[in-house]
Amino acid sequence: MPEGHTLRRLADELDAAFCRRPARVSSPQGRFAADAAVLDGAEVIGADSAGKHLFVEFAGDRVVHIHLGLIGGLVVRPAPARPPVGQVRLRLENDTAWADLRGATQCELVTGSRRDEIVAALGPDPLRPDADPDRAWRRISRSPRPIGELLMDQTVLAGVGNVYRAEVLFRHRIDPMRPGRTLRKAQWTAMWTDLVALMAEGVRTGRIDTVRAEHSPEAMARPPRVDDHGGEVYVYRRTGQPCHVCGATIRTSELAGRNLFWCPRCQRKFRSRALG
DNA sequence: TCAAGATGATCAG
DNA sequence: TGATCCTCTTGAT
Repeated sequence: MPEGHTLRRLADELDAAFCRRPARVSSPQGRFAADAAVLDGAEVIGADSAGKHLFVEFAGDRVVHIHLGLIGGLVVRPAPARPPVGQVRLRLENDTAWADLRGATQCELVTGSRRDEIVAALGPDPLRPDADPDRAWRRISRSPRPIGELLMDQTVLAGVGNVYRAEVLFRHRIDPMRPGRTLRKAQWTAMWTDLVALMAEGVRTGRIDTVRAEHSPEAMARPPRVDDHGGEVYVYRRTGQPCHVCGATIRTSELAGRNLFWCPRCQRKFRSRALG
């Protein structure tokens, strides 16, 4: 379930469970075994996230760089540890906690400077207080690419995934196919401000809820949703269902290889004046 | 029991 | 643009 808020929560959990203490490090599956052996017994300096990247720093300028990809998962649990089940790429363990990593696209041992390079290549992360939204705006305002694609580009904006992309575009009634360069600065500022609040709420609750209070009675009247993202949303994976706001049928299509969801009435197709 | 699909990203062509 | 990697859940058979 990896969008930026998930990674931030995991970083906080790892930090609370392992920070400033030595950890036993292993790779039951074997694919991280050599690096795990090097780290085994080292002190954990701390854990942090940037966009969808997770970093666990160990003493001696050693950082485990993790990217969960589409299907990866990381769980942090109180001791005692269970025997590993399935393909556990990385296990961290101390006297009070243990953590298992599975299915990650990336799990590699890097240096602090390499971590800094990875972070520097990312766009601003709405979850970081020092993030500069103007950096993203400079890319968006010059790009002919659809805004729905730009929001998912991690070098433009870090941490936003398919759910937040679909939801923030709906909340601002923006056509996902609208070229970035046709957006007004005020629209971008409003979207950024919204993402900052929505994602912070996601960190707090561990789920993605985007439906505004004035629309929630109707939304809540339906049976509870059990989608993986666990929250109440306007359009994400609601294909064929009525829009909470206007009642039109939510639609889906593919954009840059990913599923895109939108309301054809609330998010009317953008037509450039120049093209008539 | 098995296939399909999923909140991601990279690489070859 | 399509293929590929990785794991788990869901739904069809």
